[in-house]
Amino acid sequence: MGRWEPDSKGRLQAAALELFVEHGYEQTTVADIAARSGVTERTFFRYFADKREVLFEGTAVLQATVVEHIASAAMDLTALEIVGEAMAATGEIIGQRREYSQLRQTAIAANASLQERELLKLAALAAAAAHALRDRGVGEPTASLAAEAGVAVFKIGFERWIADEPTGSGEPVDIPSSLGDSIRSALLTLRSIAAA
Amino acid sequence: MGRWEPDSKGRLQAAALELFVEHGYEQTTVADIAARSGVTERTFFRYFADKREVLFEGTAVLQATVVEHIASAAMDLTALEIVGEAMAATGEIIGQRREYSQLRQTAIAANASLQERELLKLAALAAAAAHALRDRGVGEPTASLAAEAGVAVFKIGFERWIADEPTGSGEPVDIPSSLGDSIRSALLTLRSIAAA
DNA sequence: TCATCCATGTCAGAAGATGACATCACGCTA
DNA sequence: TAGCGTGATGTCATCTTCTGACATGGATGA
Repeated sequence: MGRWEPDSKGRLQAAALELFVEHGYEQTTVADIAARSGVTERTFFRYFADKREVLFEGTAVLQATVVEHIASAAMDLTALEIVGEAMAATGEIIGQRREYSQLRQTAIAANASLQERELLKLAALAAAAAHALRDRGVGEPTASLAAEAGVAVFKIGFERWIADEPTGSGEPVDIPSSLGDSIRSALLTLRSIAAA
Repeated sequence: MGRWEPDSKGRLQAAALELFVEHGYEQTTVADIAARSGVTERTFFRYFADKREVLFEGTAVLQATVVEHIASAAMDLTALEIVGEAMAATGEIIGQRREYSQLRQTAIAANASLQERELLKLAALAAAAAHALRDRGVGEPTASLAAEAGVAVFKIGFERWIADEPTGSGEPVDIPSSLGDSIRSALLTLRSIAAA
């Protein structure tokens, strides 16, 4: 057995989410998170640049997935179709962990500074998507606008998917639509709005 | 003469922008800003909830203007047309202070935590726009999507307007397009993207 | 003239964040 | 198997942001 318990980072992430949901983000100190994880405060800040970042580990993977989908999309699609489908396809992956997504989103929704961080990550996602489009030869401002629209569609699709089926007791009456489908539906709505 | 120099708040805002541009946001402490303004640190935090907020006083007015435009728009327009024109009209106002806008944007572009705050303000703007649309009878998700699209168009239009004419010396060769027109142009591009 | 108001100052302290240095199990190599 | 380097973690000190409690003293109006 090692000198310390393994996976400090994972324990910190789990403890943070629990505490944020239980007591709220501001009421939870980094010392609390560290204590529950059996490490010191200093160790927390070695793994995460700041207190918020502990909830945003996954966004790098998400962004990479979106970029890959854009890079490998069929050539006969429009910029918006490419980004929209990349978002939807990525949504299929995230959508597999509905419960976790919901807990995390609850914590974020309850605190403005977590929302700020989330918005920054989404802005980075939009920038990366725009870059990936440009690499395919899409010009500006088309690339940036399509990327922003894609992120908007992701946001709305995600919101509605989370709100869809409350975590309450009782049997699910309907199978909730997948996150990917929710995003695709938002894309269709956006296109009809713009077409009118 | 009063006991103190008048307009502490204004002095703090001016000093903060100067110092952020001169030395950067992180290198500037609240104590620095307060000292240059001839007040104490504590006074800074009486006027501004946190260090970032000193750059975001104007966004409340901006939001109110957008909401008014949406509320008073003609009845025969689509949701996207309404939001787009509200953004463009508001842009005409902001566009009057190009130099200030540029300095402020320079400071924000150089620091992630200022970008976070800006994104939060834009998200609030989107939420307010969506609310104003709903008050006109626009349903969901149309209202939210049109609002997000409107903010995207504002962002891109603003970016391109700022980048348009560098602040260099020499005579301006072309009259730079107005911010409002830049936003209208972004809206047209978005619609053509979505239509394809 | 006096009361009271209010912008600002003073002081103390919690929490977030960071640099410098210490510790010590583990595994490699001689 | 003795010794050595490595890397994850601990310890300590310090700075900055932000907040609460209370003090001060010109301005204002009864």
